[in-house]
Amino acid sequence: MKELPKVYDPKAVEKRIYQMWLDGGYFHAERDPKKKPFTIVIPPPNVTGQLHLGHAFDETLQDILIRYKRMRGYSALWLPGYDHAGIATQIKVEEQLRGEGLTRFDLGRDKFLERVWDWKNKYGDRIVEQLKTLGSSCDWERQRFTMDEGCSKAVREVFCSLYEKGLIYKGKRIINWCPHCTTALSDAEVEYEEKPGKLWHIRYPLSDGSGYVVVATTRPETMLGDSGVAVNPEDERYKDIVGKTCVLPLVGREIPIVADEYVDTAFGTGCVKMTPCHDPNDFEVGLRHGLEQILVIDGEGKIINGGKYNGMDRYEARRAIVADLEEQGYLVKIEDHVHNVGTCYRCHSDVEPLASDQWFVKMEPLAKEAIRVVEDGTIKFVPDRFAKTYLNWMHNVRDWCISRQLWWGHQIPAWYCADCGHMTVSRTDPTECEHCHSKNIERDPDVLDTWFSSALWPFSTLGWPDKTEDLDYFYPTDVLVTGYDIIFFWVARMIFSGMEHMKKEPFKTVLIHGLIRDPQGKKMSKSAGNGVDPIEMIDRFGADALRFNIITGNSPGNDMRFYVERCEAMRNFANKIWNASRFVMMNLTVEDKTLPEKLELPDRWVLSKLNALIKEVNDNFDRFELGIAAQKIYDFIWDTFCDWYIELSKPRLAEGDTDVQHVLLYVLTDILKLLHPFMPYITEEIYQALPHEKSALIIEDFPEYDEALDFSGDEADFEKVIDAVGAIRSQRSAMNVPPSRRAKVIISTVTPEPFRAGAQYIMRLASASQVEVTGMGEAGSDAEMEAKGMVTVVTHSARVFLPLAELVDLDAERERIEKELKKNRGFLEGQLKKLSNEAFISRAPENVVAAEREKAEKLRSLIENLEKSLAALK
RNA sequence: GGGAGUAUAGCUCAGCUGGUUAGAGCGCCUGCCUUACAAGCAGGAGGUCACAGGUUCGAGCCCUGUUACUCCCACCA
Repeated sequence: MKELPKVYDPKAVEKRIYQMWLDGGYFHAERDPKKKPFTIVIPPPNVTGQLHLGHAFDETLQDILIRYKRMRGYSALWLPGYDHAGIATQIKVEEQLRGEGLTRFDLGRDKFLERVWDWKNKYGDRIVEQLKTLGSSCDWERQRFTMDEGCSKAVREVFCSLYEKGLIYKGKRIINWCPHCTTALSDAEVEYEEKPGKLWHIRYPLSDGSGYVVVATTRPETMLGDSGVAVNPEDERYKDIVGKTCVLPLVGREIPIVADEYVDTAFGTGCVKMTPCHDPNDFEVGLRHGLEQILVIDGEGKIINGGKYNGMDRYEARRAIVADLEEQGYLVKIEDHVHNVGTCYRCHSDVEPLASDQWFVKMEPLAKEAIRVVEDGTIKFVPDRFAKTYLNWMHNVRDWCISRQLWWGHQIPAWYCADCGHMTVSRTDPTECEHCHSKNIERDPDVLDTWFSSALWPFSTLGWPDKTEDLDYFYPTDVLVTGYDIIFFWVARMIFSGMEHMKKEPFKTVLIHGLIRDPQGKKMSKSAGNGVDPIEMIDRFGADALRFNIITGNSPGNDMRFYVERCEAMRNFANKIWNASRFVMMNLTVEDKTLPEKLELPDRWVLSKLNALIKEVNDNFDRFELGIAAQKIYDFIWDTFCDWYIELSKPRLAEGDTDVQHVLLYVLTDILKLLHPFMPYITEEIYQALPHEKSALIIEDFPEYDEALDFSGDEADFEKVIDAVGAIRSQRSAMNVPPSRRAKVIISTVTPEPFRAGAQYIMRLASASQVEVTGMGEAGSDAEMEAKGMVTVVTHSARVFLPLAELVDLDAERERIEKELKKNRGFLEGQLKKLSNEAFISRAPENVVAAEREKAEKLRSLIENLEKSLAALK
């Protein structure tokens, strides 16, 4: 047996153990017809990203589930991979170029993409390596990338097939545009922030000189693109001016006044300026009334088609226009106004709505199935409240803008003919126009939204569109683990994609977790500088400690705050297990963990508690309550096993009892198995140092409830002994008796058996020099005992006498007992009240009533014992 | 405007389908280097479970309302 160091050092262990798992091929999932598959696909992290605590949370949950299922005998596949992350990656490379004084346009598309691939190859491994340090047991042989050949083929197939079905179309719509990233965004990529702003009231004179209308706007610069003014058709104030025209200030354009239901008579002045190219509502109104579409803000947020304002930034133009309006007397008033401003989820620049030609996925037909499978429970959300979030979104979903004006990504497979104008969409790159056969064709420069490829992840990674054995065996996947912040981005899109292309749900359960926040509850972010680097935590405390910290102390779907101190506490826990194992090993002379024929009372107690724990852990795994499962294991190890059972084993070990060795080894081994999914490294390391059956703990069988080990009666018996030990310790502590002062203990009880069986343990754990167990009353009355210099302590099931009377402060002791008595009398009173309640007796379940009766009995005997003690003192 | 979540010990949080004297970690107090572990051991203090009603034999848990904080969705120019 190996000598283990006194303090557990994760650094000396983790790398070696991980390599051992890799060498053993334990992460690889075979298509084994004898086994049931269990599949998780990883939410692909950004290829150039760095591991943050959010990933750590996500990956830990998945690794725990995978390790558990693997131990339960499933062919457990955790499929890893990463995402090309269009905008994020492109921005990074562009930043790098800027350092060289270049832009992507200087390089040109092909050269630029070469640079990005270089970057990807250089940094792509980083996040994978970081994932490994966490202990992630991914099947690295199956690692995928959203832009690898297979995934790209899947993307192309999906695009073409949706196009052929009429579910992808190209059209001019108002989309959200990020002037900083210079690309269109989908609705989901816009984050709204409340910002204080102004409401400018502007006078638009009527062309016939008969007056004016006043419009209100939060974005005066858009007036350059106004092509109409709208009022509500029911609005009496404006009935007579509908059909007239007015003159747009500063610009001089004559624009019509139209009537449209859209206008709310109660807001502002009831007159709305119409800017069809820069507002989605105005766009619709404009279509209904044939208003001119004038684009006045370009892709970089600068003014175009705006006369003297051309070239100004949109906010610069706003100031200039407001100043000019005021100077020329058009500005009526300015009000403060708080409104929601859309910002880019990547760079947080203000998003500019503008009319533009883009590609869209038609959502309504796809949403139908995606709604059905969640409503009918084919796909379950855990916690289920997130199903509501999902359904609400899906019911109101709008068409998905999928084209991005970027270079890094899957280029849209559409070619435009310069001769006949026909568009060719094709699975293979065409050399000529499919309509007029002209060679003069050019490919659409745009790429697809990154999430378009992520949406296919559960099946593209398994080989789709080819028919593969992996797909047959591992699809649908089982659990999808992710944060609630990407339900719309990703989960929703995987669901409708799976239903549309596979005709089968992509996963059965969606396990949603919360966000990890800083100690103040704020979101962690690089800009705020409050981010905690998981790698640093692993370095300081070990991966197991970080994992355990993350997994405990929160409930599914809720956010959690991250405390470094908790990592420390979990490291201490790891060390506790380490030393407990060290203790077992130091005392081990046997090689197997077969349980002995004859089990002592403490053995039956610990085995019964272990058995109950096993049941609870399995149950909680089934309910995805991993935090509860982990907590129960923690409590059992620290409290039951270390603080009690190991202490109980000491006198027996000293006597050379080998039975207790078998039990120690048995319990410890089960503990390691139970804990392994949560703390894989330390458990494997200890397992390897112990006598073991399998080549590695990672492929051991997970413990299961065993009826033969249910000794609840003995368990309850031994709890009486534990109670007595506690009571004696408490009393000795109250009297300041040093542990070195050993004293005889006399136990008087109606149930002497467990105490007789436990005498030697009471001796050791309660610093007794000798333990005498007598039937109730045999030892003598309290007065007699008192006369002999005995102090009495009582528990629910025994009276304990200690020959320490000379150490007792009689007044203090009386006070203590009176206090105890008062408290317990109160309890008993409540108990009796409950039991005398006719309704309770008749309506409450039998076992509950019985338990209450028993409780009352216990209290009665406790009170009786206390009264005797008190009487003896008087 | 619609929806959701949270409110439990000084701090951070558990508490499963209503059934003990409401728990843990950290912090605090007292005593211990008891030959696995001071990253430890033993003992202890600390809570009217946000508030007000209700249902029930019984409510931290279920229902209604109130308050506070947080989040999501939609959006009014």
